[in-house]
Amino acid sequence: MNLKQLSQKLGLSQTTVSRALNGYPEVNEATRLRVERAAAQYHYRPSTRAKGLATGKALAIGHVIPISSKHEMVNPIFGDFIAGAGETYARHGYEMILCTADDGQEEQVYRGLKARRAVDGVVVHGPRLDDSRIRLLHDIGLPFVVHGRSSGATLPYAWLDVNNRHAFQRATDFLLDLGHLRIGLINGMECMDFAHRRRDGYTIAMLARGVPVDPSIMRSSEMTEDFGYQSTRDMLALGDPPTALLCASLISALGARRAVEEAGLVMGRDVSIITHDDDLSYLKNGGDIPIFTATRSSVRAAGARLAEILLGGIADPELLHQNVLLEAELMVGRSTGPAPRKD
Amino acid sequence: MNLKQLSQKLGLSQTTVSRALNGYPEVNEATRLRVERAAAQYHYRPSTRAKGLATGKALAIGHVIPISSKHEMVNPIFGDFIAGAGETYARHGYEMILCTADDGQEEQVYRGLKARRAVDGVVVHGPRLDDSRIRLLHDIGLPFVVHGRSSGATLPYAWLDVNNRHAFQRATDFLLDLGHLRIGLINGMECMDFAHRRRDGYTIAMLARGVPVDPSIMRSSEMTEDFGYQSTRDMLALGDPPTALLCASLISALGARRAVEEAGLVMGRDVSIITHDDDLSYLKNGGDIPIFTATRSSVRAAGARLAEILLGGIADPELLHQNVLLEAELMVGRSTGPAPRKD
DNA sequence: TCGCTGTACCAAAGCGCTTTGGATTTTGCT
DNA sequence: AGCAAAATCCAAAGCGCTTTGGTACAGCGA
Repeated sequence: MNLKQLSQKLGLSQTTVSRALNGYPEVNEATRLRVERAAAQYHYRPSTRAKGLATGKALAIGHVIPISSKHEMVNPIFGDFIAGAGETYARHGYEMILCTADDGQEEQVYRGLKARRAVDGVVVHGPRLDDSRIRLLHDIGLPFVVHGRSSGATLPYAWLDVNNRHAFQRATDFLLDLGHLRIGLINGMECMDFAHRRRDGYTIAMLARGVPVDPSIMRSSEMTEDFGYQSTRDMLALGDPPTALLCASLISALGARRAVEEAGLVMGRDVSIITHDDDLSYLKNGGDIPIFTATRSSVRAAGARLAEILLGGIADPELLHQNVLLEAELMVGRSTGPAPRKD
Repeated sequence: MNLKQLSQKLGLSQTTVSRALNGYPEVNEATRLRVERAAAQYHYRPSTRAKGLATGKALAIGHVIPISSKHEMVNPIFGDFIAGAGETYARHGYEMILCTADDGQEEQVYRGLKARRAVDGVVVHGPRLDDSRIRLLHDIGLPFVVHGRSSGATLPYAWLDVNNRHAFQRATDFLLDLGHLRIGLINGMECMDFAHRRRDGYTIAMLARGVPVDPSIMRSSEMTEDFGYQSTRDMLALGDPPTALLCASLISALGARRAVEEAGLVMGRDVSIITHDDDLSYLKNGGDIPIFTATRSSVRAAGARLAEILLGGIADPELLHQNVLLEAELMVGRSTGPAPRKD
């Protein structure tokens, strides 16, 4: 069923039917009702492509997921983020379109999206310290919002981020308050902006108390379970092992816990662990009482919020310079306790 | 830059330029080259929307991710699956469009996709034992391929699945061969088809050896870390605890291991664990030697393969009845060993 | 009565592409 | 040279919608 057929069935012009459905004022209320009834009855919905062609809008938002062919990791937060954003898009009549981009092809993908006029805007995932995509998107004129930030950016741009620095600073303070002095950091890859900020927070807190920052207990890589495990095992084998660990992800925290327990130590007593928790649906940090003490911020909520900003910014470009900084909660769980006494 | 502008710049008709770019034979090779050069130079790419309108195809594939508002879990394999499929779509000039669907709205979402002519086909994720989507999609005439199967379906349909029954049968046999008799099952939700089949495989293997199947050591729920932990803890507290566990997911296996270790037992010696491993990029089962003995099947590869089938089936509907059954590998890791002797 | 203002509707153009149905030129052969 | 066939190219229609620029008619005051 298309507009033409529907309007014929109603004995009205396409114009009137179109206007009736799009809420224009110059159509009789009774007529509008009749049209809406018929549309529902025949399951009529305007073709997105035709509508897009006619209006010059794509009615779609693009998400480009970077897939490094080197370390084929797909960001595990992606599903939850999408879930949050998807509902918002649907409510506003937008589609969400996904593209994958290998290393080095990213520019191609964004340019393609623009050239094919496939999207009205994009979400930038996983921003790096100095991310070329910001300049690129700015240059080709594709509206975008960054999930995270890029410290090296010189242009103003819209972003939504968790206050990673503050979160890790608080977490570090929390551990310092408990008397820990040797605090290990199991971070994400430091080319990623969020990881860099988390390290900053950690460093700031340590230095503020005059506690030395020791590179031998700071690791950074992709946040896998195995990385958490290996890093922790290595650090525990040091002459002066950490009594507390700060993990950038619940997944690597699981690995860290494994290494702790394998070493015959008790988490929360011998070794304290604080992790960042993205509140992923498939990786809950325990039930009522969290297993891990954690800095928590829902990625799903971030997705929903970011989608609103992007859609708003497409409707009114003035709004496309918004910056939203979300504070993470510091949830106390069972993985932290006072620093063990030196006997 | 659009077709009209490009053809004017070249002094050719739109027809010729269009044909040149789409590889039609009735255009001079020299002309084609000239056109391709110009297209590249001006970053010309045909508008997906216009092309779709003109050809009557959507040039897009839909993925509907079910998000139950009851248990808000987003399937953790989703990211990897998408990554596999995405590359295939891109290669064939298709977009991937994602929709989220709450419980009970699924039918609406699929109908909407069809009515808006937004996609040429869809991938059905997470099929349940008797999944109404198969009949629905059949009725509304939207081509689809199911990732998994639906045992209750009466209509023929295209699917790609892992041989879950066989995989779990083999895994169970492997444990039985090692002398285990009390084998616990930590399954996914049994309304999901895959979970049902895995239980079948387990049951078949057990009964084939005359080993009784004991419901008290069989759990099923969403495959979270915590569920693996709780289930294992409970089972280990039984009078006659299992000496081996079969987990449906690496995530719940991590929880199972935690419970095992917390109980002061050694995985691979006191309690053996086999898990299914979807080979997720962010959840590697160790390095060269897997941590867990596992039935492994790459979800990402499945995504790529399924996408090929769907695209092929859209081009030629005859092909849309293909069924692909992938066998999982049984990878021996360090989590299994002979059943402990009863002293 | 006439003209004027709304109200309610419509025909047709246009979005950027593909494709149909020619038109024109070149080539191959006698 | 002469002619059919093949090789190239093109104008215009059409995909399903929105939107521009109307028309027709009722109601109103003068």
